Amino acid sequence: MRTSQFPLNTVKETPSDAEIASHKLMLRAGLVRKLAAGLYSWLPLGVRVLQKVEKIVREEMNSAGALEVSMPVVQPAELWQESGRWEQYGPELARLSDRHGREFCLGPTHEEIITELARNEIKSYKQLPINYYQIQTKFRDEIRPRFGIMRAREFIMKDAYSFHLDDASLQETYDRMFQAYTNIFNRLGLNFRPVLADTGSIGGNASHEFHVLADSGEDAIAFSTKSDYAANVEKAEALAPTSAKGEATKTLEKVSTPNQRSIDEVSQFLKITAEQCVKTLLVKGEEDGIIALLLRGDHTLNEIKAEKIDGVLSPLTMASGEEILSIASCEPGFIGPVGLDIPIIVDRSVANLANFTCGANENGGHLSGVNWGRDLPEPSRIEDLRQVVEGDPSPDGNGTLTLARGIEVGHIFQLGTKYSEAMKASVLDENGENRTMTMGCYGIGVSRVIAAAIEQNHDDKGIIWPDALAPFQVALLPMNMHKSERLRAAVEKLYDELIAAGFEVLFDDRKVRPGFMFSDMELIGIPHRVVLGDKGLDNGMAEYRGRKDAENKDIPLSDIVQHLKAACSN
RNA sequence: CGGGGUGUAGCGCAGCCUGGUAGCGCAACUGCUUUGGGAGCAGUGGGUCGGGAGUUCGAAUCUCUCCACCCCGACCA
Repeated sequence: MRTSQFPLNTVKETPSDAEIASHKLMLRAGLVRKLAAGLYSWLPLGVRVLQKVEKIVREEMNSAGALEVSMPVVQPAELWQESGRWEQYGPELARLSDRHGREFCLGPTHEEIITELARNEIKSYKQLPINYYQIQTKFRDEIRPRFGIMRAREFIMKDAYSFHLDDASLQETYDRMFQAYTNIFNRLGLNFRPVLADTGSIGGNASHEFHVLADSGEDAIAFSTKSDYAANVEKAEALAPTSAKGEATKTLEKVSTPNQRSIDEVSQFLKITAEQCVKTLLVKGEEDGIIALLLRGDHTLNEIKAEKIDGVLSPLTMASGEEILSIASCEPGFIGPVGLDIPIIVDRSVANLANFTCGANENGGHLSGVNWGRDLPEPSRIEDLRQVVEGDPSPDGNGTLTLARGIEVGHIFQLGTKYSEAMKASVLDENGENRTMTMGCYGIGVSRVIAAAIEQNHDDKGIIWPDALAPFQVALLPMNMHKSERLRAAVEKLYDELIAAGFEVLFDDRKVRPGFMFSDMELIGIPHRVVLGDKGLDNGMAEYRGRKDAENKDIPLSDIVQHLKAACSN
């Protein structure tokens, strides 16, 4: 491809609303343009990158036995009502109606549609298992789209859905998908980790997320220092402390803490550590009432864990100021478990505390030297409520946890029968009995993968594409070609040779200064650069430079193809 | 959803407070010079000043209203 026929649309200045590297670079390099909040057009250069991702995804999905389909973006409300998600889904589901007043939504995902397809097409256990996938645009009306392509409202996703007679078959396909995803992200050249994930509201048995590691990632993930254990912090279990609970050595005492509300304030005021404090959170229960959650002062609540606990309303909802006043007769900041006449759920680490400090249920007062079993009943319900922190023991008993940031680019999970049951997708088994199919689903954020790849691979000059993602493999740059017919002939010849050798070449035949070419090619991240000038031609040499290299290398013209082949296969 | 902010040329911004008919840089276009790290000079084109209403002789500027976009928060016990 020649730049005279393939406009680059690069810009020097960064649009003011771009915050993270990938967003800035995707705009500057001319991969995408914003149309409206969370909506982007893809320019030719960006489309080439998208197609690179899609090709690898297709190849791996196909070789894992999945079958490509294509389903509508606009979906009838009836199907969503059948699954119950028409009501469950909030405003994130974009709804519309047609000219007849019939209701539809823009598909944020396709479980309903695929289940409808499967219940019509699959009648017999002999057709199972089957795994359908598509690569397609989704729409989710995010509260706050941001970070460009990373969290857009419209985005491209590969979604796959598998159907099975039993859980064993589901597990088998799940494992194959796990392997396919590993292959995909490896081939894309990304530094990633599969991690145990929360199954969310959908439930089901197993779930893994695939995270590209990057400091700008929106998710926190926890790894064991010694084992393979890796999990989203939402999911990572905080084990109960193994040390013995301390003795009740202090006496219960009420201390005056005027205007000291937060744990920081209280602990500084009383000159104690946050670990010796207990915070009491009041949340709504499933049946109207209010429930108290107790956490150690230095810990934070894991909402996902909390809302899964029996009795706690999901989604987790904090009690209002009035409710707090009526139950604890004080303002937030002074609540404590002593004398509270509501159900109390205690985090494992809190159950192990002795002589702790907590609110006195009285404005401007806290209690110190509080002990279980003496000042209040022993905890009746002990649960894992908190977020894990760096240094916690690994839940598999092997090593301790380290935390890192990740960008979720893939998610696989075992759905079970949630949709197939609600939508009556069943087959006849070998005994002629009706059996509800069990399902798995597997997603990859195709457009997000590109943003994630840039987050992980860039420098101050621009993008550094992994070879597998690069829109072009080789940039061919002639120096002042317009002044030298001899150079033009040589470059054209080399261009033909590279094409013949199977390279994707971007030949910069614009009449622009060398510095301009270099900057453009570095910005758009072409991994391999070949420069040809009159001087080099005298010696039969071209210059090679990898995008990550610090220096040029002189290569005999006759060896260039060979040299590039070796460089590309690295 | 709550709070804050911004809308002026394709992009980045000034002008607004103190009303007088719109400007700078980059980009684009033309010409000449230049040519190994985003060139120089000269010239050209490009604006419903986010929309609407109002105040005024006169509104980018003041008032009201609507819209769009951006940022922060939605863990506070």
